[in-house]
Amino acid sequence: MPPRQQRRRSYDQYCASARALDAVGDRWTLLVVRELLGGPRRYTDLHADLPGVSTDVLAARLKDMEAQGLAIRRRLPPPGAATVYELTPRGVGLLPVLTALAEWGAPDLTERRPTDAVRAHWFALPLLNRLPAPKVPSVVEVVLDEGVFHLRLGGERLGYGDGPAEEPDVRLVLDSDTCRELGEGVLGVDEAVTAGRITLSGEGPYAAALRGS
Amino acid sequence: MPPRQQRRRSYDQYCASARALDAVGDRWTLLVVRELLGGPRRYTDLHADLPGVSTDVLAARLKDMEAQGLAIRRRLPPPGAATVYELTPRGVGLLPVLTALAEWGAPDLTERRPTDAVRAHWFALPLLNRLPAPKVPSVVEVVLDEGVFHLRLGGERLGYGDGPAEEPDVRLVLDSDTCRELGEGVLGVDEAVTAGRITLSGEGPYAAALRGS
DNA sequence: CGGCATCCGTGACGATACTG
DNA sequence: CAGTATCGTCACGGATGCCG
Repeated sequence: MPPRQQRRRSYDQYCASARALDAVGDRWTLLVVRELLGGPRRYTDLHADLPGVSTDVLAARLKDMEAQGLAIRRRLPPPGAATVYELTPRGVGLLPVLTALAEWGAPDLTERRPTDAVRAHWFALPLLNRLPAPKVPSVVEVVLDEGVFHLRLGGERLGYGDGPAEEPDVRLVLDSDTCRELGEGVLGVDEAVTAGRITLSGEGPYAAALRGS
Repeated sequence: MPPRQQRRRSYDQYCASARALDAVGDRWTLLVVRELLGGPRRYTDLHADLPGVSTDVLAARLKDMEAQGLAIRRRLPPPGAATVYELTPRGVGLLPVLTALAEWGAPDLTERRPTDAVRAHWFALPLLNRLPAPKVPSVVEVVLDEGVFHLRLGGERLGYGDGPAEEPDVRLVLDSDTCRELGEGVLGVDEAVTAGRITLSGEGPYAAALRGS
């Protein structure tokens, strides 16, 4: 039979929000975007950090996102030849959508269910709009028990990445509960530092700003 | 058989965005929120403004939203006794999510497909972050060929409503294409006024601000 | 008449197995 | 490693019927 390219189900509404949901409203799509916002990823790593998604659905979503110009498939040069998926600028433009979702969903994190999976970089999104803006672009490395991630603040490449930063201006060592309260906005960085819930290291101006105010 | 309350499918991730998508990630849910952001609505009106949704899915979504504290079912006092659905503060908190989605999806509106349904108040969301903030809370009534809606700007009850406003400070008469360009941000209000693409009426300070700048 | 519940066909989803 | 193949289940869309 011909591989009849079944037209994706659309809301068929002349409305900006409906158009956006046509593109990213499918199950798992925005969570794939959340993963790729942390940098290029291989298929297997995506599958590992999205527990519950089946292999065929993940493949289908990546294909859809590629067809819509949200992500590209790129083959890394040897050595370490592997294919990675990376967001296009259009895909990166979804960052405000995910931060808005994260801000709204943050109160639901008070309940931590035993079935919940956890990854360190999932804490990055709520922090992006809660940390004070630095005067110069700064990189913050965040160390949790669950892993390490980093934030890029104040520059034009606002965003986050999985794993340690190359040259962090500030390093924060804290537990995930403190990190959650920071992301929820019920706790300030300075409060957490003076309360001894954050071990802050770094000598630059942004480190001083986080300590001071 | 027992009415085994099937547990809603969850991502089971300790992540704020995933929690938000657990609540509002189902098909149609955010579009129901978009409708209710315009004010309380009856079931039949919701069904009419969400072409394509089946009756049982709409009923199920409303039930879910009620169970999750996003909306309430309220019976209007006679005369005109009818049951309406209305967002709770928690539900209204989704406004930033929908504006972010609308802003991202606005470029896709350049293509107007013949199968697309249109409602006037669907143009409200992109306008909310594009119109300049007034110095005092102001109400803008927008008149399109497709219908009328109004915007509440500058106050604490930022939002929009379907139908005409009670006491608008400004009235804008324009066509939907101009409205789309305003929402996309490629056209300013003052430009559109001087180009004769908007008929602006109103004598208050915000009307002057829209004309002037 | 508004507010659903029921039935049915189709497609999307989730789990597992398997392959280049 | 990076998917494809297969299959059972469930959610969705459309139509119709019920009931206050």
